[in-house]
Amino acid sequence: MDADALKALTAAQDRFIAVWGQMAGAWGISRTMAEVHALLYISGDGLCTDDIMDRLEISRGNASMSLRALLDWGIVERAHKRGDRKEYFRAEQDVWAMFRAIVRERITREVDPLLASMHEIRDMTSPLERGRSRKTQAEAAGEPALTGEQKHLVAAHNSRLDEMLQFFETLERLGNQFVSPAGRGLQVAATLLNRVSDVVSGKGGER
Amino acid sequence: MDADALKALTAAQDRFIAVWGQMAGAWGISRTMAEVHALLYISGDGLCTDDIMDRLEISRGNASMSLRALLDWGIVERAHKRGDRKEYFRAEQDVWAMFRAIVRERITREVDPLLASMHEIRDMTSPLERGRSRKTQAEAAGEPALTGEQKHLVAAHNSRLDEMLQFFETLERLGNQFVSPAGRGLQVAATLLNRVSDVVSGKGGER
DNA sequence: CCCAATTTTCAATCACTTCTGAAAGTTCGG
DNA sequence: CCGAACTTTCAGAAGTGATTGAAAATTGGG
Repeated sequence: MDADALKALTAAQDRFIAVWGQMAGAWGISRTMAEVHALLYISGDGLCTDDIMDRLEISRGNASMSLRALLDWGIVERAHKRGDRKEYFRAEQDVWAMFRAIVRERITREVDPLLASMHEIRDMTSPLERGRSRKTQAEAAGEPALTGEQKHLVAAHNSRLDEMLQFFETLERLGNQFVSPAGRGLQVAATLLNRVSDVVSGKGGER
Repeated sequence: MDADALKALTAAQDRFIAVWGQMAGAWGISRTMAEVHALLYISGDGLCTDDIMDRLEISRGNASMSLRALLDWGIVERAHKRGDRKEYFRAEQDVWAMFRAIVRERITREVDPLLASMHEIRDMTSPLERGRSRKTQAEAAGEPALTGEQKHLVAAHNSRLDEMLQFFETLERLGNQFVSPAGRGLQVAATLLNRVSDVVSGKGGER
């Protein structure tokens, strides 16, 4: 029956929007922004600001802000309909492309600045590395600048920072690999990994 | 000079704590919790609640809560010192082990529930798939339940859900692979990838 | 070039999360 | 068992970030 089918479809969309909204925190955007994206994704076609306001019961300002942010993230694009002055918006429909965009943004917004800061911090203790500070000429006379204990402290601190630095550099490289045009390779690899696991584990599920 | 070296070390620790605190949002924990973790990590050895309160200038309650949460995440452990009744806390020192723990937690907290919900949502429109709802006996008489247009709508909705479902299933499998004891393989692979990039690009940096 | 439709901005408000500190609870040596 | 040392809890305070709505800016048609 028509009405029932439509109702079921709308209900499913609403649940999807709600679930997606809860995930918002997980990748660092606001709940509303995630809901707007969910609505656009699950609708499939272009919606205008008023459609979104009405469906999600949010203010015009909020809708506008969220849409702009989604455009910035590159997972929603403007789509005009001819004969209509309004702007319509459409979500990226390829899930992998969408996540590539998200990873790209998060690398630039989070990992890059973090790495920069970490390098700065690492440099703060580099001068101490050789066992003495070079601050004063007086010390150059030969008096040991740091005790053995202190040297050890500094060395341990630096190696902890280095380990972490290396981790994030690996992470960034991996991320860029995934994001790059060549990154589709990773998608294929991941999908394959999926298949292989299926075969190995007997196709059904765990174990 | 002793005092200078100590001051530089402490300053570096403070900056590290601040930077780490800013990252808190990125993986869904509170700023203080991240700072406590940063302090424990960068200190290297065990600290007691009062050490943490004093250094970070937070209340006893806050310190207690944050420590408990970090214990739950499995990236900080209790460490007693003999002859002392106080509890000391030490952060996981292996960066890869630490991130494995974080990924493990985030999969159970975020991806698993998400997948469960998505399957439920998918099931909401499955009955419509064959082109008619089975709700009423009357319809079984032969009258077409859905128009072609509606069938197409439902089909499109379902295939969008399926695509996303498949993505998250791949993601979860990848995550579990990383987290599992065998997951060290991935660590090695990633590190190797790092090396290879270095060699290919001429060891220094970009390009 | 002007007007009306539409979008964007932003200060005030609201909702939610985190933090505090004192009180209650727990644990251990004696 | 008692009491001191230490930890946890929790109700309210403080702080942070999201949301509104109306005013300002922009845009395109006539």
